[in-house]
Order: sequence, then C-alpha cells, then structure tokens
Amino acid sequence: MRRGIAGIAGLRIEAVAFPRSRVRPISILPRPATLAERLRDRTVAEVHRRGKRIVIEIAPAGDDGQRWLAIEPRMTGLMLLVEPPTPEHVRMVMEFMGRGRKPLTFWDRRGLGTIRLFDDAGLDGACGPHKHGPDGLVVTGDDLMKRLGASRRAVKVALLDQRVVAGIGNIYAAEILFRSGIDPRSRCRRLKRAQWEAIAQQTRRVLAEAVRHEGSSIGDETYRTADNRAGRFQRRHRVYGREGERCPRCGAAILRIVQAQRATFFCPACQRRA
DNA sequence: CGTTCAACCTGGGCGC
DNA sequence: TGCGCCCAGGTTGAAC
Repeated sequence: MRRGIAGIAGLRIEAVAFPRSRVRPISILPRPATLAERLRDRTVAEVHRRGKRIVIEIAPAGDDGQRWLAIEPRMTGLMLLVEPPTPEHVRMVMEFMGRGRKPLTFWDRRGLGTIRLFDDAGLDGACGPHKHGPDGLVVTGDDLMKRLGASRRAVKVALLDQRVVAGIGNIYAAEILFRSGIDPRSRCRRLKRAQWEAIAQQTRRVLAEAVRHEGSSIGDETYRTADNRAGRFQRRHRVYGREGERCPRCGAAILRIVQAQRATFFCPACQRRA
C-alpha cells in the first residue's frame, strides 16, 4: 500500500475533503474542517509505514509540529490513486497542485479505518515503541523470545499483538505458523529457541513475499493496489481460507478453529503442538 | 496476566 | 424474495 502511493512525495496539497467520515467515536482527528485547513497548501515530504498504518509526512511549515497524517485502513480501507469502487465509501480525498495530478483517495467500505494528524509525540503515542514491537519484516528470534518466552498465551494470538511484532494480521499469522510447522494453539512459554527462530524467519519471509505479490485479495472487496488491481498472494495461501482442503505438505484436512474471536486455519498433522 | 465479549460498520453468502 | 444469521485481512475497553 505504501509503495503504491509513494509517488505523492514532493506534491503540494491543494485541498483535502472528508466526505462521510465519522467523527464520533473518534476516527478522525482533529475535526474534518480543522484537518483540511491544516493540510491545505502543505507539501508531502514522504510516505512512511508504521506497522499497519500509512503515515504521510507533511513538510514542516513553521507553525505547529502537526505533520504526521496517520491512516489506519483496518479491515476494508484502501489508498487509491484511481477512481474508487463506489463514491459513497470515500472517506478522504486529497488533491494536489499541478495539472494531471491524480488525487489520493482513502476508500473504506466498513468505515472502521481512522485518519489522524499528529505531532511527533502524538505519533509516538499512537504507534511508537510502546504500541508497536519490531516490524515483522525485520523481526528476530531473540525479539520474539524476549517478549513471549514467559507468556502463557497461544502463539497465534500473541503474533497478532502489535506490541509484540508490528504488521502481522490474521492471514499472515496462519501462513507463518504453517510454514514454521507449529500448532497455533501452542503456549508461547513452551516454545524453544529454535522454534522462535523459525517463526521469526518465516515472518520475515512471508511478509516480504506478500509485499512482492502485492498483498492478498480475497473476493473482490478486499485489498487492492493503489491502481485498484487485485494482489496475488492469496494464490500462495497454504492454509488461510482453506478449511477442509488438503494440506499441501501432508494431505491431511485443514482445520478451522476460533481463537480470540478470530478464525485460525492450520494443518493438524504437520503443525506440531509445543 | 489472560480470556471473552461487545462495539465500531457494511455487505456478501447461506439456509429456510 | 425476504429474513435472519454467520462471516470478513482490525482494534479497543470493560468485565471476569
């Protein structure tokens, strides 16, 4: 997602609008009118990612230090540089100066996403080290062991905790544990060093591969690229969404269970319980 | 500390 | 066709 819109860096914001964005509970801060006012005529310095958030860095403009626009897409949010699928689910439109500049649209069907403008301290409070562990693309076995070695939680539930490691979602937790050969119900404290190394390695690998394949698009209303194309990583899902199908490794039937109110998919035969 | 539940929302799919 | 239910790549706070 970040890569898809990285090209807006250097552009000057002509206007920002927030149609149909909920203000309460606080999913947009400050109020839309204030936010639009603060962003107008500012320049995009860079587009960053912090865990699952897109963070648009606004070049300093002398006044306040509010220069981090953090967008959290949650379940159905898309960042688009083309016409959105429907006009009624558009939550933000950012227009740029210069002829032929395509506007950036935040489209969010379910409307669970958030849009907030932060100063340095605010950004840190929202997605600093207190809220986010190391990024999944670079996490190490030591990182995981240090944070989870004494935990009684089920490993799959723990991997979804962004304070442990940032960026793993429900699909990727399943795929990471399948490739690590570990049962998602395993209690963290029972895992050995070698298993944490395996999980960390597969986390880096699965996430990097998913990025390379432009994400997972399931059905036609999930993730899309900035130019509204489907990703391809769903074709490589080995267990996610495959309840009842045969495990690609051993042929056993893939199971679906529920952990912490989320679906978990795994192979009961080749994923070992620690 | 860890788990469960409800809430925030919309919409597709299914059984009846 | 309609209705009620379940489900969905996420996060948070309250209750136990």
